[in-house]
Amino acid sequence: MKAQPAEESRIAQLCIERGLKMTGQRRVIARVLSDADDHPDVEELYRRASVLDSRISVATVYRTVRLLEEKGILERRDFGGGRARYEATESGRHHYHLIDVDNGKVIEFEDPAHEEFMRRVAERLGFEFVSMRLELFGKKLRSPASTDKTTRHDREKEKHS
Amino acid sequence: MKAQPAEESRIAQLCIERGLKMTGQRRVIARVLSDADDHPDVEELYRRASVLDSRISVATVYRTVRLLEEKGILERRDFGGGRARYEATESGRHHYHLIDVDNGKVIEFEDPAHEEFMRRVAERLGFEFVSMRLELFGKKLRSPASTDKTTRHDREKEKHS
DNA sequence: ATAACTGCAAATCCTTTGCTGTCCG
DNA sequence: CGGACAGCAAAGGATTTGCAGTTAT
Repeated sequence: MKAQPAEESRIAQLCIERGLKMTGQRRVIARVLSDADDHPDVEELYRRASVLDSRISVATVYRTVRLLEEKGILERRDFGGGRARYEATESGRHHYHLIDVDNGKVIEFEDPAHEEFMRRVAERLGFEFVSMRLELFGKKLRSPASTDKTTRHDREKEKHS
Repeated sequence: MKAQPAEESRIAQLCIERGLKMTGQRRVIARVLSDADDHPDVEELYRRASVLDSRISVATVYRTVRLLEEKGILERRDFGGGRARYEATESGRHHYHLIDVDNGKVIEFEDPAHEEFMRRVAERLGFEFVSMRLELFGKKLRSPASTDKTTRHDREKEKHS
């Protein structure tokens, strides 16, 4: 009967591959990131990690997240609102984000043709495409029984998503 | 012979239309903004305004720029690098930005088809298109006599443009 | 007159860092 | 062992704000 508590998270494995030292807190943060299917900011990551292991400091989360970004394991996003959001890098296709201006919720969507399109635009301007940033902001069409009291048109200041 | 120092700048006129009080510093900032053909950040605006009138404080620039953004006269941009950049709102067609990752320079370009394209994407997802953000990052192709020593692949920290 | 504005400095917010002690490989 | 890493609190950089004094209308 196996009894190892091991079973590294997907991101923890990437860390190991890149030769990063796997400390207890690092492992916890890696797990939180692996489990996340949204775009948490540092504070949220800190909250989630704290649940699994209370002796983690925000500074460590900041350092880890920055390190993983440099290693290409994470990608930083900016959906407005002042704080950086993170999500695991995806190997294959890219996806974009549509932010609901009424509640800050983020919807992901793909568009294979788009990047190729932009790649061409860059070329036409005499540049080699390096990367791009694309965010769409929209309002949900005809809301049947609008349940949200959080309609903000002012400066965003919401949570993750 | 007319001797009025008047001759309000384009943006100053917009301010007046919106019923804003035209103080000396406001007028100066409006002029700086009207004359700018780039994407200055607050510090740069402050610098330029100070030349025309030294008794302007950064706080005022911040307040003005925020107010004008709320009034729809200015648009805030984020090209990375931590500080917000501003440019006058354009009535007609929109344009996008290509940032040269080697020197932070910003090239503007248009693509009429693009917005319509995105508008359709939003609709398909059940949203009304409100706005979008699109930035392209690239490297200049085959640089003949590269004069820049500022090749940074790390965290950006440059000036305006 | 009076609400809108300004300056200045203190306050916020997010993020980074110096220092010192700890732990993985 | 030795460098990589963690905690804590102080430092930073951008932007906002409280307060008291001006000023455009």
